Amino acid sequence: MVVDEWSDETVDRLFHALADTTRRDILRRCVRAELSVSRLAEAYPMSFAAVQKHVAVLERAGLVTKQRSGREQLVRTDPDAVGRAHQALDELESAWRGRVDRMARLLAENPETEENDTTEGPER
Amino acid sequence: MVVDEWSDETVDRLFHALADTTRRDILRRCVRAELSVSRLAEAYPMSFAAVQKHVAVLERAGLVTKQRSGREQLVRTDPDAVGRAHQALDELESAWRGRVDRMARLLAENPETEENDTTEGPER
DNA sequence: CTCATCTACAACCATTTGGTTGTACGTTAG
DNA sequence: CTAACGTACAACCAAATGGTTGTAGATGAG
Repeated sequence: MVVDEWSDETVDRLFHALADTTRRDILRRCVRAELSVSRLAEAYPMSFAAVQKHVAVLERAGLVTKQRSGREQLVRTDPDAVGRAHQALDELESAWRGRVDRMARLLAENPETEENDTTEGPER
Repeated sequence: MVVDEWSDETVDRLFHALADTTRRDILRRCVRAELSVSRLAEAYPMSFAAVQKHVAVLERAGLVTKQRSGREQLVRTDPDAVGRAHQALDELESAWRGRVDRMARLLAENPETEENDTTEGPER
């Protein structure tokens, strides 16, 4: 059970970082190649400083890391980052339903939504 | 393959709704039992109106639905909600890792143990 | 009917967010 | 060395967030 329990703040930062189109795009770009912040900034219709802030948000959320290379700061998406987001969702989910059920649902993926359970009460 | 492509705004709303401890807690509570907004509000150290707003955010994100029952408004977590969040993450991931890999990872995930990905080497 | 309850929503406020510009500093190119 | 580049960071601003109180409309209980 590698069910690391994160602090609420950690999860807040994670999802908040993901809740922005520009930041998600930065994540996509910086996984295929490390990009300097300036290079990144060229891609968006906003100032360098704005992009810098977005990167900072991603960094605080643990979604990217920065590495100096000369005068450039190379941004790179943490390969495990999205995995951690999945895990955070699983943790949410596990409050009421086992992962088994979740898998079954995903795999079945049928239109008919199954009924409420209330099967077991993991009382809080 | 129901790989619905969502608008940026939709994904923004989804993650933003998840980026708050109170809202995540509401999700957890309202999946095992439908709760009225008042009942929910009793659980938090904030006003009824504040909880109402949180529920509204969750509703706009498609994470919960409300159903009238007399004078009460019963809140209920959408069973597929977290699944959609996973899917949104997968979509992000697919930028550098094929959906095939994703499926492989999902299928490889076994019931009892924890998922740890990085199952295969994503060329990078 | 009357009253208490549950909900909806507006108005307001403090803080955060997402953006801007400007300035300063380290590093590399010439 | 000097100039250009890449970065960091502060100050500022508008808009969004997260919270409050207050008011008003439905609905159920008695």
